[in-house]
Amino acid sequence: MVRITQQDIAKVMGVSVMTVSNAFNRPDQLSAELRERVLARAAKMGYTGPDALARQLRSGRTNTFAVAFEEKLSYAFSDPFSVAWLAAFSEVMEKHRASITLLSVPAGDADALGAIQNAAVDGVAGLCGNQPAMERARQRGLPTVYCTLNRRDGSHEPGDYVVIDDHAAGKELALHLRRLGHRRIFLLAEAAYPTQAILKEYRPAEFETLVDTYADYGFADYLRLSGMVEGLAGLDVTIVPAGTNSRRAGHVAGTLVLDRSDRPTAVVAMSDVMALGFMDACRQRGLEPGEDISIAGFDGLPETAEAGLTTVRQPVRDKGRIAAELLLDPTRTARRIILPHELIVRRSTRPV
Amino acid sequence: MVRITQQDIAKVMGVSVMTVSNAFNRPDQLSAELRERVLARAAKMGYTGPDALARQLRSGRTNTFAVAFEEKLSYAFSDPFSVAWLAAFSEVMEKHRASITLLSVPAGDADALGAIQNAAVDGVAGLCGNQPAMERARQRGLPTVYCTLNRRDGSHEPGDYVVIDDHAAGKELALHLRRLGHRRIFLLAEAAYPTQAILKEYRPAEFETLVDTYADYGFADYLRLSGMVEGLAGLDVTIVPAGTNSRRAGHVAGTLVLDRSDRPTAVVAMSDVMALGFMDACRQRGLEPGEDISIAGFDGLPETAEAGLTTVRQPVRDKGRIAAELLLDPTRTARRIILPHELIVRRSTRPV
DNA sequence: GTTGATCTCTGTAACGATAAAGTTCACCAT
DNA sequence: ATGGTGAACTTTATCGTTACAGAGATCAAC
Repeated sequence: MVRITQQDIAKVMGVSVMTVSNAFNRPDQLSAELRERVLARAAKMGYTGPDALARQLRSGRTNTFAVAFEEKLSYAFSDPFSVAWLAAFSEVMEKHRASITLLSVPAGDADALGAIQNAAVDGVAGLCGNQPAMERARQRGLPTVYCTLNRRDGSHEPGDYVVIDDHAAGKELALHLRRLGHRRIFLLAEAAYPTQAILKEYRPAEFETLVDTYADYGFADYLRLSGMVEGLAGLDVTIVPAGTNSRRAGHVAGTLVLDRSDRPTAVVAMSDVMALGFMDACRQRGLEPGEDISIAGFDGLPETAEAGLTTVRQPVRDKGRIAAELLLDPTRTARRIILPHELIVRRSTRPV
Repeated sequence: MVRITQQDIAKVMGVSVMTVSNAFNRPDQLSAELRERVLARAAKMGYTGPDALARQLRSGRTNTFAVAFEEKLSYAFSDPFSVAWLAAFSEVMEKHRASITLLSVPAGDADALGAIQNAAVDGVAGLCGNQPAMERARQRGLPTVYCTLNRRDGSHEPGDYVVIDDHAAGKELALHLRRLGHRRIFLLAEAAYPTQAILKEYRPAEFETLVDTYADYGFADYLRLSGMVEGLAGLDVTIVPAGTNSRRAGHVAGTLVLDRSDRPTAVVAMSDVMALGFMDACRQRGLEPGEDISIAGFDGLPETAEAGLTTVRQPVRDKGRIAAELLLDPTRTARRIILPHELIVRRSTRPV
């Protein structure tokens, strides 16, 4: 297949390449009559317009932005939180006629960093903050925005961000349960690991060990979790790494937590999705969330309202929208943003 | 901000640019010792690797594939059918280390075709077949695959495809209702229109008028619908363009259809999503789907099982997977594929 | 009639990289 | 001594476009 270029058209018409280029991009640079002729001839020759790659190389801009995920892309489409974020992000991008490239950069897969290296984009947004991917993008000189902070010490990465104060939010939720009189509490952590879930249990004192153990496989929400641990200090707390963030993982965790004799009086999941899965497991056993056991989630998904799940609402859509705006507008001054969160108490958490 | 190039490194080290390039891409072309030195120097100078754009221009390949949607991108993430397709598509792409660019090319928005023109991709997949976008991509010489055919006459577009026989499937579903004894039937069509839904009603004889009226705004599933009309020939059939494909649209349609005195005995929606919305409206009125009115959908989403909705299952994931495979492997021979569908009868459709 | 401004169009040089062919030169067999 | 071989680099020529700096031509103004 032969490719037609501006040069071909120029040669055939006996004009300069520049004239052809101008016919497409800068109508004021040549007479209307010639422009018409060039366009007509181009169309006849099967030329559909300037090549995207060449133009991009020349201008240095692609008008495309990458979204980096730590998980498989199919996860990005199945997790409600992720979907809501993407929808808001894409709406802004769409309005600016910019396009979106999805990149999957699994934690620990150094090879996948090549995807970041080879992405022809003007900037990178990440739902997660501590990705080596973000770091790589920054090294390339690309603007970055991340939407969740996962550094253990709570200090921020370089680059822009739109986050909530996860530590404070986690603590708030914890204090709510404490006030309700709960003394034996399970925390379901999101932790991706290669093998099937063993659901080993950890004590708050082992927090650091836990984090170290799972760090390589992707351990989300340190801050959220550490906030909770802090808020529940002195109580009988058990942390369970429950697998990848999903309804299924919550359900599995429910299976193991609910059938034990020393069942906790309250369970907090690091995400609504897991909490909902846990509630499924409750109902399967004829246990009523709120009455027989208190359950709380995190994120504030719309479906938690119907389910009556206590949760912390975070402004997902704002996160997505602002992330896009930051990438599109490099001149904007406020670039490191902490959004408000809100504890929403519903019927799934009650006094012991 | 200064950009470091291979040339800079070459100059500083006193070697040729080619050597630097080879250090990154073809280790066998230079001594290990020199390669080490080049890479070390490059790292020290803050060079993170060959520029994606330049490489792509030279090689002519981007290893990125576009997915074109007729709707806003946020729709792509919210519609379950679309999400399932995307998940399957992305899994294959991911496995081949290819990335995905999402393009929104609303019907009628000629301006948006620029997105297709300017996309730096190696191929384009579309969930919908009659998009001018696909045509434009083909003009550019890009391989295309579409996953739904919407031509009125059922003839295929140029380019590859992975579809089901929508006409036959629609007819099959229609015959099912006919066998159950339904004589007064409403069909809910997916039709995007700019203004708020009026829900004007059309008779089968007006089918062509209907299609013409909505063609500019995006009218999906001609074939599915025409198959149904054919299967219900001679009965009391009414077609209602119910708005964009969504649960909400189905609900609105339910509101208008259910409250009339001459309520139909059966309703078929062009998609499960709309059918589910319609069922919501039924339950709101204390009507039990299957008992008080029969309802059928189309697509075979997992959630229809729980809802007991009669539907036609189409292999969404296969569509996505094969579309990706076709784009990735140009040598594959079977490139115009019609997948099987399956009528699934559930409790939402019963004899009159 | 000179100056200058305006309008059209052209030539050249990047943008940053790589494919392909060319150049050394050491090494080895004949 | 001759020629062949391979390793290790370098040169040259693009990839398709656009920025930039002119070059003629035309026309108005003084």
